[in-house]
Amino acid sequence: MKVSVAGVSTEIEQGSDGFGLFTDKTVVALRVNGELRDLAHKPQDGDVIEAVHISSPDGLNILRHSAAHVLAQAVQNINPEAKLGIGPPVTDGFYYDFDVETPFTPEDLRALEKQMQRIVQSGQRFVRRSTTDEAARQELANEPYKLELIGLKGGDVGDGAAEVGAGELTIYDNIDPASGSTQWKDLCRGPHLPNTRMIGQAFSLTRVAAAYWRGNEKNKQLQRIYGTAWPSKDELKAYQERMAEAAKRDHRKLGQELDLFSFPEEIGSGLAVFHPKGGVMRKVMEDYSRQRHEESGYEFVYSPHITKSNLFEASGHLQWYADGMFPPMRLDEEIDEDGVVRKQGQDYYLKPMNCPFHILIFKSQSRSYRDLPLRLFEFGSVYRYEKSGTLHGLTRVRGMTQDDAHLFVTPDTMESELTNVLNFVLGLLRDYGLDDFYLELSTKEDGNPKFVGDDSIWQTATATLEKVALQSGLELVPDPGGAAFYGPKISVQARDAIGRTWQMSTIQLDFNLPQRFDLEYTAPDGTRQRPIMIHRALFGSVERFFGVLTEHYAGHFPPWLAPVQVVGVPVANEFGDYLDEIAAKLRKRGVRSTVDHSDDRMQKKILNHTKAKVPFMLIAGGQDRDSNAVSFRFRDGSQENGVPVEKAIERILEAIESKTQV
RNA sequence: GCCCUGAUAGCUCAGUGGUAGAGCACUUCCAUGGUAAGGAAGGGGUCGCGAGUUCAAUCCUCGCUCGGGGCUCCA
Repeated sequence: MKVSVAGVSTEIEQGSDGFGLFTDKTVVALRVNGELRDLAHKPQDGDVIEAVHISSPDGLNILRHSAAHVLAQAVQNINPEAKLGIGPPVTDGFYYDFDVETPFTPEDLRALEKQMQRIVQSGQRFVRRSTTDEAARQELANEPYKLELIGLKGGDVGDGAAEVGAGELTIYDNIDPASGSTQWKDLCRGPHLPNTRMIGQAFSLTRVAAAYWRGNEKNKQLQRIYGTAWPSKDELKAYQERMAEAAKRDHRKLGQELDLFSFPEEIGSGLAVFHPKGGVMRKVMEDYSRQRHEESGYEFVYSPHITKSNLFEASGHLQWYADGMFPPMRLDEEIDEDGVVRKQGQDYYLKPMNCPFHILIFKSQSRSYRDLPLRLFEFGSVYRYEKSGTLHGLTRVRGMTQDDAHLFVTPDTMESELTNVLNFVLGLLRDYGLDDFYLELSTKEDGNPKFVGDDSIWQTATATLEKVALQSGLELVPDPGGAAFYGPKISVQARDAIGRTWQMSTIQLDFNLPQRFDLEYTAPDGTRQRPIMIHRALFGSVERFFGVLTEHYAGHFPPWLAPVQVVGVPVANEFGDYLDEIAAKLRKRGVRSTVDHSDDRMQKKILNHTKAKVPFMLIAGGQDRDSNAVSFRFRDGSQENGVPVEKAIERILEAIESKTQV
C-alpha cells in the first residue's frame, strides 16, 4: 500500500508499523494524518505520516507524559492505596496528582526517583489497548477519579484531555519484556514512548504541591508531584542551571541583598517599605515617568486614599469586587444603650482603583469637545485585599502605586489617541530597558452576560484596538474572552533578559463607567455626547515594575537607575580627600556618588562594591593624584588607569544621561 | 481562601526537653595598603507571638502572625 512518509510517497507492506518506517532512535512517535500515534501504530493505505522526534515539542510532551506514568507506577508500587488523578506534560516537565492519606515529603521524592529509575531500567513496554466505557469502568473500579473522567469523555475535561480524548477510550499497559506480564496500567489516550527505557536518566522530581481536583476550589485537594524530564542529561543540566539563574535574579532575594525594600511583619502581608536605596531608584523611575507624561500632554492630578462607599457603589466596584477590597471603616455611627442605631454611620473604603476619582475631576465642570482628549495622570496608591496565598514579593501586593491615567476621548479621536498611548507606552518601556514585546488583545466572549455595553460599540472598539495593535508591527496574540467586563484591552507583554514574559502595561477601553457616572461633553453641534474612557497603566504598579526590572537586570541596574552610581576607593587613606573632591564635583552634577572611607583594605572595598553592583568605581592612589586623574573600575572587572578627572566625569554623565547599560 | 512547609543575632545558617552557637555585618584598636575577604578584642538573641503539656519548653501540642512552594483568584 502507498503512504506518504515525511512528504515522500512510499510503498509499505500491509501491517507494518512505525518501527519499520523510522530506524532513527530519536523518533519516538508518529503523526498520522495530523494525529499523534505510537510507533507501534499500523498505518493504513493513503496515510500521511510524519516522524515525531524526541526533541520536538510533541516529542518532549510524549517523553514527559511517559515519565508521568512511570511516576504514578512508582507511587502505587510504594503505596498501593494511592488513587490516581491526572498526569499531563507541562512546560519543562510533568506532574501527576494523587489522592493519598498523608502528603508526600521531599524524602518521598528521592525514594520515588529511585523507584522510577528501576522502572525505567526494566524497559517495560507501553502498550495501547482499546476498551469500552463499560469495560473500563470495571477495570478501574478502584480509581474513582478515572471513573469520573470516563464519564466526561469528549466533554469538558480540561487538563484531563491527556487521559481521555474525544475518540475511543484507551488504556496503556506497562508490560514487563521478560515475563510479558502487565506491571501497571492507566487510562490514557497516549501516545507514549515505545518503552520506559527510552525515558533515560535525565529526569528529576522537583516539588510537591496540592492542587484541586480538576482545578476547582470546591473539589478535594489532591497531592501533586512535579517533575522535569529531558532527552539528555546535558539538557536536564541546562534546565537546572536556568532555574538556578532565575533564583539568583529573584527580586525578593536581591531586594534583601541590595537593601532595596522589605516587608516588615509588623506592617502586614503584602505591604512593602522601600529603603533609601530602593527609594532613590523608585524616585528616579517616577521622576522620569512624570517628565515623559508631561511632555506627552498628560495633566497631573491627586486623589485621596479613602472615600465614602457611594463612589464605589456608583462605579460598581462594591458590587463586583467587594471581596477584593479591604473592609470598610464605619464612621460617625451612634448607637444607644439598647443597640439601636441613633445616627446613621458612613462607610469609608480604601480605594482599590483610581478611576472614579478621575471621573469626578472630569465632572467637576461641564466639558466641551474642545477639552478632549483630557488626559489625567496620577501615581495613585491603591489597596486590594488579595488572597493571602496569592501574594508574591513586589509582584503581587496588597498596597501598591499605579502609574494610572484615564483619557476621556470623543469617538473620532479614539483611534489616534489609542495609537499615541500604545507608542508612548512602548517608548517608555524601552527607555527602562525592556525591548522585546508582544501584544495581547483581550476580547469579549459572545453570549457571556458579564460583559456590559452594546455589541456595536464592542465591535468598533475591538476593531480599533486590533488596528492600532497591528500598526505597531508587534506580534499580536488573541485572548478571546479575556476582556474586562467593561471593555476590551491590549496588554503589553515584555520578555526579560532570560526570556521570561511579564505582563506589563494594559490599555483598556471602558464603555461602562462613562455611562454609570453619566459623563457628557458638548459636541460641536451643541448636543450632549458621552465620552469614551481609556484606562492605562504603564508600569502596572510601580512596585511590580520595580520587581520586574530587578529580575531583568539581575540587580545590575544601568547607571541612571543604580542607587549608588559611583564609589570612590582610595588606595590608601591619604587619598580619600582627593576622591572626596571628585565625588563632590559629581554630586554637584547630580551623580549619586560616595567615597569609601572605611578601614577595610582596598581589595575588600572592591569586593563590597562589586557585590553591591555599583556601576563605576573610581580608584585613586599617588599616581592618579599626581596627574589629576582617576582609575576606572567597571562592573566586568576591567580597568582603565590614568583617566583625567574631567574626562571621567564626562564619561559617567554620558552613561547616565543616555540611560545605557554598562 | 485551601493544601504542604518554614520562622534561632542585622544577614546566611548550625544546634538542644535542663533558657544557645558559627561565618559575615556592627563597635574599638592595630595595620596605610594598586584591583574580589589583613589582624585582634568586644557588643548583640524573651530562639516570631500567645496558650497548653511538663519539675523544666527555643525544642512537644494547639491557635495566631509572617515567609516559601503549589492550587484557585487577579477590576
